[in-house]
Amino acid sequence: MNSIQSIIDHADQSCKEHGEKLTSKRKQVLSGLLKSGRAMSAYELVDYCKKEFSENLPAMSVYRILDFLQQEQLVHKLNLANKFVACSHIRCGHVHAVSQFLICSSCQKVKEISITQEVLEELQKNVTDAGYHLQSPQFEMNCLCDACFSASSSCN
Amino acid sequence: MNSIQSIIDHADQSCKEHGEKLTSKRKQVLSGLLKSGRAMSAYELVDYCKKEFSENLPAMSVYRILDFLQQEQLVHKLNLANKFVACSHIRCGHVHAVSQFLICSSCQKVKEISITQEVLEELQKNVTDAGYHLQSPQFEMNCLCDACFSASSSCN
DNA sequence: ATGCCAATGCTATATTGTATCATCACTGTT
DNA sequence: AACAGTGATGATACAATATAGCATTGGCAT
Repeated sequence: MNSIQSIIDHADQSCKEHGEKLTSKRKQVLSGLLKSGRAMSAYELVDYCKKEFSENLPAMSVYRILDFLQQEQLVHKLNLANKFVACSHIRCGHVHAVSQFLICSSCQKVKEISITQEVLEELQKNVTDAGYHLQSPQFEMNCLCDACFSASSSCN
Repeated sequence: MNSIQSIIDHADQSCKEHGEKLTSKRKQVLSGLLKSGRAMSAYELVDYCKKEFSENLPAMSVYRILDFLQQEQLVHKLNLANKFVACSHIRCGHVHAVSQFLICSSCQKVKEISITQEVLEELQKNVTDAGYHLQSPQFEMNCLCDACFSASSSCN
């Protein structure tokens, strides 16, 4: 059983525990994100499903499926890029901490890391002091991955 | 001289120091953001300029003007909302630290606060450890402002 | 079989953003 | 004042992202 299948099985299980279903189309979308390991737009996922599964999903359905996957915390939306990415923690018990996303501006590769408790508390304190109430903490940073960084600096 | 005019004068001065010009249309756009104190979309700014100055700015121009204002660090783009907001530090010498934006999901009011050195270093360390290179640190958090928070919690 | 309800399909449309080329307006020079 | 050069703006078309609203399907419990 390959690694992506195993992740999808975990996701399936996790949905069942919430009384939800990971339908075959939802699995197709999720697998697209998992296979690419990158951030993808909804329309890229439409194309992926067409090529890979000969499945003509309308964009509307993909958006709905992405909404569902986000609810289930299997997918995150990256607002920096208006793209979507599979959660990195589907397998590891899937306790969902606050995430810090490092997005390569060049190749769209995404790394999801967890923020430390101290940093989170500090940030949260800033929010409270400013008279605001945190809703959904998630941090996104425009970066370059090592590969793209090397590539770009060697060409300058 | 009202406060917004004084901010615009600062901005004007700051542009001159960079050998750039804050033209009247650029001032109109900036003043829209300053007056509202909220995050506004490019198209909202088109409408604003039409109503306030009978100026029929094409959207394309507003985007160009916003690009310019971002270069001059007079305006920030909020990717969480795909909207734009005036920088809070135009007057105070305008040294530009890393900003943490608190965006009210309900009324779009924005508060821009500076991140502490410790938090920044910690976040930056995470990035380096993950093998990435930070490009443009800017943090945005979906929040509710006190007013909207009270309003929503009292209605539930 | 039937009826329910979640999931999906379909169509239209809104919103955000960019490409391209034309025109305007200010500046300095003659 | 005429002129050219350059940055700013206009105009048009279009791409990309996202949502609204209503129709249809399909699995499941009774």
